[in-house]
Amino acid sequence: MQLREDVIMAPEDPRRSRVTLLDVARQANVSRATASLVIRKSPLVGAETRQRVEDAIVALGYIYNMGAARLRAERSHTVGVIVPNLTNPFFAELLGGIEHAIDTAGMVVILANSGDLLTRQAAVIRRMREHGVDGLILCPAADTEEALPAQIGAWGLPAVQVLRQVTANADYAGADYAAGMRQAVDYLASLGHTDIAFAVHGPVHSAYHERVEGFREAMTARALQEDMIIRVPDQLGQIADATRLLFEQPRPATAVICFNDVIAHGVAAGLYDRGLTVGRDFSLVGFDDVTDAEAMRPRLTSVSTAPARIGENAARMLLERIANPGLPARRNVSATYLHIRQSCGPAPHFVT
Amino acid sequence: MQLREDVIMAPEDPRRSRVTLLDVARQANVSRATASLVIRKSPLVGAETRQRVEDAIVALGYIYNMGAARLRAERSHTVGVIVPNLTNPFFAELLGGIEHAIDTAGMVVILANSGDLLTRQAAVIRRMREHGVDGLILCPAADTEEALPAQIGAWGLPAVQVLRQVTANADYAGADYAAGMRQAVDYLASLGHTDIAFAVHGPVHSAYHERVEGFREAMTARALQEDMIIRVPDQLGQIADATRLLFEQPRPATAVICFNDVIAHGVAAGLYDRGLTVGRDFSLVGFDDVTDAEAMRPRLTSVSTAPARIGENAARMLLERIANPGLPARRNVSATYLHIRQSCGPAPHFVT
DNA sequence: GCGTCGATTTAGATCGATCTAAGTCCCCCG
DNA sequence: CGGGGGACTTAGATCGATCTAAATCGACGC
Repeated sequence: MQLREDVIMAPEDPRRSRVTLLDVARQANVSRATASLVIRKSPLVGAETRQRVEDAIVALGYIYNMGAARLRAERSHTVGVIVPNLTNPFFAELLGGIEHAIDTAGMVVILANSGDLLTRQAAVIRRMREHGVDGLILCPAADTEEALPAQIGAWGLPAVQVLRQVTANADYAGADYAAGMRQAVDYLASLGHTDIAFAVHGPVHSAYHERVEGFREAMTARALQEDMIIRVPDQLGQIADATRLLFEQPRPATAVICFNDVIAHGVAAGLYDRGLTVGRDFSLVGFDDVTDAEAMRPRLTSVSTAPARIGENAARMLLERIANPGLPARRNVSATYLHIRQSCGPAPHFVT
Repeated sequence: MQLREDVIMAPEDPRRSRVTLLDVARQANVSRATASLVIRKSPLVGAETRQRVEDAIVALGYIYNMGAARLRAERSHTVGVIVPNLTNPFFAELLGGIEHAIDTAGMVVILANSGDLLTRQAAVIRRMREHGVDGLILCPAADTEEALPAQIGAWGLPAVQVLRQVTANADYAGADYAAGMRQAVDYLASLGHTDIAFAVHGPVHSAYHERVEGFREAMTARALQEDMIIRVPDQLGQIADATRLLFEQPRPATAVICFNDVIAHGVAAGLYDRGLTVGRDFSLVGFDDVTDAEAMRPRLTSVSTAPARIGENAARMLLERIANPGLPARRNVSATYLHIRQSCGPAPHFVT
């Protein structure tokens, strides 16, 4: 009788009193503890009892209260993700990969944007701590101190660095940028190019250094001039104008490798503006190989880094670290490959 | 004496016993309740006491425990955001706008991807409820039942629809897609075009219908053939090939309006492949005006919808509804404008 | 000197789950 | 027939904040 009343009352006032585990337990004629075990899929509970509880759950429309569980169990089923910027499609793909892996693990992503600013980064990290995330995937803002990961570790918060690394003493998932640069340089050299520029922009961080170093080493290995490194604007709309810098060099470039596909896109526009045909008059290599590369004309040859895969790797590393905090620091540096399309051609006067 | 020991012990074991409000209270020689009031910036507490507590907070490195607060106070300072897809730069910009507005309100975003699938959408909504989000920003998956927002409302969960609407009985933030189509059609008509196609793809939902209807009405208003609506593939890489459909019509098109900039990008590539010059031989209008539009050559004329702004609007609406659940359903439909660049020219044989 | 009032402060109950440690049963073995 | 063990089940304490209702304390008016 009384139970029947409970059932009727529950949906009556949906705002103030939500259905709780105690309601479920009463409905199923078991204790709160048993109901809790059923929810957590413990093998300890009998088949018939389990069924009764599960029926009660759907009958009452019970919704698990993570907040309460977290308080007691110290696990929030929540992962913080901090990126420096959302509008670059590269980060969107990364985020997609992370979200997918985290979701299939039954957890959710709390997202924050550091804007590549140290103060904002500190603020969002604190906020993540307040929300009790189980772990952190962090693409460190430029100029992040090397000690930050250790600091985070001292707080007992598992974390992995993604795309950029500030220290080798913490987990890291990224791509082998230097090897990617080598692939690009070797390819252009095989087409006879000797005056190869590297167009860069954005903040300076480990991924930046790795690419610059990769470029320098690959160039010197072939006894080529390795200092044609050209800064272009951050805004896509303004990159085209900066293309002229490629020709205002002591020895004008005949090919350019771009720091990312955004720059490649802008430079392609700038070359078009000068009446040059990409792939014939000038060679162009991008970096990242995001989906747009396939739709450019001519199609863009680009070093593929597969950001979605990096995101999944980072998420998996984090989950493993959460499960086993004692692990030594690990690195997951995935290989890049050069996706050759149509944006490169032989150097002028070059005969194979 | 004993207090001193507490202070020393607190940092000793960072994992198991975190610093709690009670520790802060003891350190500041006040009660837990007073410390709580200080944290929540209540005006009830005296200036000198407040200072003591604030000092204790920094001295102990205290971190607020949202989870515990949520349990008692029924507010999680958390907002759920559900998008159908992350890789389209359009959604990335939307997400950026949402994140920014939510962040400045001191709350965080929990992100989920529905993949435009009803079953996944249901699953992620449930997960958001489990996490006790204070509100939901939802871009409904295609074929979402009209009753869903009412359902969510019945659960006591404030929600706003974004970009797509399944009912007028719930908050909605979007853009005036039909007006955008009208602007595009009028512009092309003013250049003398009469055979105007509309290239579409993707799932069918309210934003899709609004654009198709807007196209039809604008065309019939000018006594033009309004049924050249052409479906192209979803994958950017495959759109170029489908461009031939524009010419396999009873009366071949001389201009095309694209459902979004992704299609415009692909169609531009397809026109290039046929040896046609965009803006001279054929006219092209995009929709969304994402950042790439400026970098295409020729620059893409596109209907601007400002997704970041829509995201901010949606976030603001949600915050207002959370603050005041009694409000009637509201709509925020922002105006579009035609960003004219270089991808359109006069129709063949057309003399102004 | 006493009651009242405003300004602060506080004890203790409470939110909804999990965890620990201790029961129940029931069966089977010696 | 007593007891040991396996398979379940459960009472009650607990996590760390907030909220309610009440206490404390001068000061002030009468």
